[in-house]
Amino acid sequence: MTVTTIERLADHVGQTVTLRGWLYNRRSSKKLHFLQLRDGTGIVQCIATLEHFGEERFPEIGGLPYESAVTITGEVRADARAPGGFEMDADKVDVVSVSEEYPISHKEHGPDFLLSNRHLWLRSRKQVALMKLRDEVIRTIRNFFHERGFLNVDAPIFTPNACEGTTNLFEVDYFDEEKAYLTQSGQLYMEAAAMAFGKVYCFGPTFRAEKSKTRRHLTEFWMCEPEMAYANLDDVMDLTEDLLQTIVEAVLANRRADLEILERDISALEKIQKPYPRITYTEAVEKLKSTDHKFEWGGDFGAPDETAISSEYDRPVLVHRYPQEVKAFYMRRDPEDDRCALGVDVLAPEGYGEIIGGGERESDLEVLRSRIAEHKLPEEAFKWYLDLRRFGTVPHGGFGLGLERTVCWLAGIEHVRECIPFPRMLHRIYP
RNA sequence: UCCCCGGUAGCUCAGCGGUAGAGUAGGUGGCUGUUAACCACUUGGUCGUAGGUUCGAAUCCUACCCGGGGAGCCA
Repeated sequence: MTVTTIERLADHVGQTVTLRGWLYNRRSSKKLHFLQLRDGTGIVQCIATLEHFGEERFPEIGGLPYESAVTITGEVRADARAPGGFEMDADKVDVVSVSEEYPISHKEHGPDFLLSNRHLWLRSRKQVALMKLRDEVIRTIRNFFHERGFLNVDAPIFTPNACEGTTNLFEVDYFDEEKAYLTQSGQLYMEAAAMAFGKVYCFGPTFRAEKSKTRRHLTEFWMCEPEMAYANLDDVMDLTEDLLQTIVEAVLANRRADLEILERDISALEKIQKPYPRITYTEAVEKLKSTDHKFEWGGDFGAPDETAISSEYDRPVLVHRYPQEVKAFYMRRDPEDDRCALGVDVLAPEGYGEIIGGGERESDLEVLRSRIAEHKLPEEAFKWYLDLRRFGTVPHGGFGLGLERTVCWLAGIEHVRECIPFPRMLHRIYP
């Protein structure tokens, strides 16, 4: 017997095949059961009749609890009445396991309940669609960099002495009397790798012990960080634009059905075309001031500021040349305005805020040393990093893209916690 | 750390001083193809915890715990 999956049913019309999955929903009348089977690739309705199964088996089938594991064999039929266009006339229903009463219904639930049942919540239609979207984004990112000659060079998860303070870092014991920290960013390592391979990227989990309880924060999230040797800020901005455009197009081309399940406003994504607007921080501040927004030059943007700026555009906006005080020590100063750093943040449309942060790095040894001193950082910890400026230093830059925030925006959902299979958040580490 | 909102049936919520409710899930029966199916009946509760006010508290007060949203923070 041919075993297949629900997404491939179109290839089997008129044939008898076996599907293996779980009972998603069922409805019954006197002589018919409508069994909705899900298998991770889709949902299909299977028809079981009293006539075929008989007085004994028919009620058993109709009494199966939701999420019972079943394999169903039958003939595939195209049927306009069925959602998805195909149905199966069940010939055999084999019960692999009878589920206990399933806690998650097709009605609404609260976030606490759903998060505590994340291991089961993942089976729900929207969550399946969201994980497929995430997968699409990840694969597109990897292909994007591969096709452009970037080498995937991953950064370590354990890192030594904290760069600046330890309040935002997760500390772990590292053998005897030594502390290690979970990485916040692979960037410094990518700078080393870029000097070895030219163009590189890392893609992995990062950890931040920030006590943030907002829809944009996770304590563990995935970040993709490309880094390029012989690159300036404009090269970095071009790359962010190309990457985001490629992702948007891939999602529209390959995940339209999932976007529809997520009830995403697809037209908003279709409007996104290069070039994206590029404005300086200073211009952004002027825009804020021209509304009734209170903002002074020199501060970093908060979430409401980012929303105000991005709401003027129907595509991502690149904000560049921030005050150097709000940016990291390794950011190169703007040669034309010493107050500014050559950094860029990309703000997603529709109020989703920052999804990319990056810029051109300081490549001069002495300038970098004085920055480290200004920031009161221990030079000892950066000895290896400073070596990169001793041995063949070149202009270089890159950025970090937050995966969950990007998926959140593309999917048009409320909270990043749904964009990662098992979210880690403040005071929540189960399941 | 701060501000706002909430905690009542497995789940989602109503009730806001006078005997604990609905929808849904579960159970039983019915139904000519249903689409979050529908119809009838039905099981199910230390009203977050501990004190207090009151003749009487799910309801008012205090403290604590837990959750949600936001601020700060997010090189």
